Amino acid sequence: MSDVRSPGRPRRPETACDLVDAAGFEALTLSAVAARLDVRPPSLYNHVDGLDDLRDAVRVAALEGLGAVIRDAAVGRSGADALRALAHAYRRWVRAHPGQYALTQSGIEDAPSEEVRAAGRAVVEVVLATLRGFGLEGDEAIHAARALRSALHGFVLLETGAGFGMPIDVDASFDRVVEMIVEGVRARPG
Amino acid sequence: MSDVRSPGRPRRPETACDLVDAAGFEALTLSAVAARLDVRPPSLYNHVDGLDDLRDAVRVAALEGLGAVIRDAAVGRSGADALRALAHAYRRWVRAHPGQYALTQSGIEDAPSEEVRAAGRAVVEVVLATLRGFGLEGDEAIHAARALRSALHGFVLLETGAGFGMPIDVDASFDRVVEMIVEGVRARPG
DNA sequence: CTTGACAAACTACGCGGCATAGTTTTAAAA
DNA sequence: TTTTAAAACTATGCCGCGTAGTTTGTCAAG
Repeated sequence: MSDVRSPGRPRRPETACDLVDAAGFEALTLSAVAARLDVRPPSLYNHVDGLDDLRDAVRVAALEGLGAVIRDAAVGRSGADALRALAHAYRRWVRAHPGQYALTQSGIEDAPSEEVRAAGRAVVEVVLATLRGFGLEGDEAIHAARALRSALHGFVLLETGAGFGMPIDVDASFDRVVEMIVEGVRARPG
Repeated sequence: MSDVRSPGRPRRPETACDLVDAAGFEALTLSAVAARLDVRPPSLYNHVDGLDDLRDAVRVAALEGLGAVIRDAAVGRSGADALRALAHAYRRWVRAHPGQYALTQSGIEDAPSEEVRAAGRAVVEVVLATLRGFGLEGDEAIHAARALRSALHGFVLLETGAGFGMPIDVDASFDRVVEMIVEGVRARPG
């Protein structure tokens, strides 16, 4: 019925985050978390409002972690320099936290939890702020942000998920993608 | 133990494909398929070797469908023309079959089923063949293919999944992404 | 027409995960 | 020491997957 947590108390979904990164997002079950904490599954309901709520907690932690990392990377830089730093920080974070990232693929924009939506918006805001350094505004900034997000998102998913089949240097491929993005952002339509 | 199907008999995972496109990949359960066929769940084991096998059947159908569509789009064209046609066909297919596409995000490259891996390779082959029209060979072709796949994959996932928040024309954004890809493929390193 | 064989359905059952209800332990505060 | 609230527990129910063993229906051979 009502939320178990006190309004302001932060959650500590560290165990769940570790689990999902180590074993994949389908391995995030209440039983598995309970086992890691050496506790019976129902006991978790004193801390979390069920599996969906646990997933939301991980999503928020993931988005905040990713957002902080790319913000730190872009701060103090501008233009293509900032964009390259953001891209590499983004990829680095996803490689370190593949399970958490996988969870952010669904249920963000239209999440029931305002906390989740806000965390998602914060990440997008970092991207938009970086693009502002290119002099992009209005629709052009949105189109560029979508192109940037698409390329980054697609690359890291292919890399951590299905994987690139060929035994060719993946770092070099990523550099190519980043340059593609930089040129794409620089280009003006028409 | 052994496969239920005769070696050469093709499967008809139409019901499962419809279901997954209509209700999402997590809704693909044996119970749901059985209900649609007006049958009890265990009866499905006469046709499919369990849930994993059913998913594989959908994956193969999806990859074959997507592969056929982008092949048809690229055939008879070359260079940037072929690439643009391929990109739009790719996006069109994913929009029509979001659930099937979601299933192809995992368990392709390292799938236990050779059938699944082959279907995945066939799709990549279409992309590589299209890039050959740009005079790309060896590592350069691989890097370009990865960039192309990343941008397409990322865009369609963001579009059909989390969604782009802003109310700005998504078709126009996609055109921008396609041009970014075309320029990225044309560019040479150094 | 009967019969045998196989495909494909069924019922019954067990396992494991989520979730709720109600009870007991624990530990801190009064 | 007593009270109280947090947080654990057991017991139970539901639902999905998967297996075992059984029955039905159809089609071809005798």
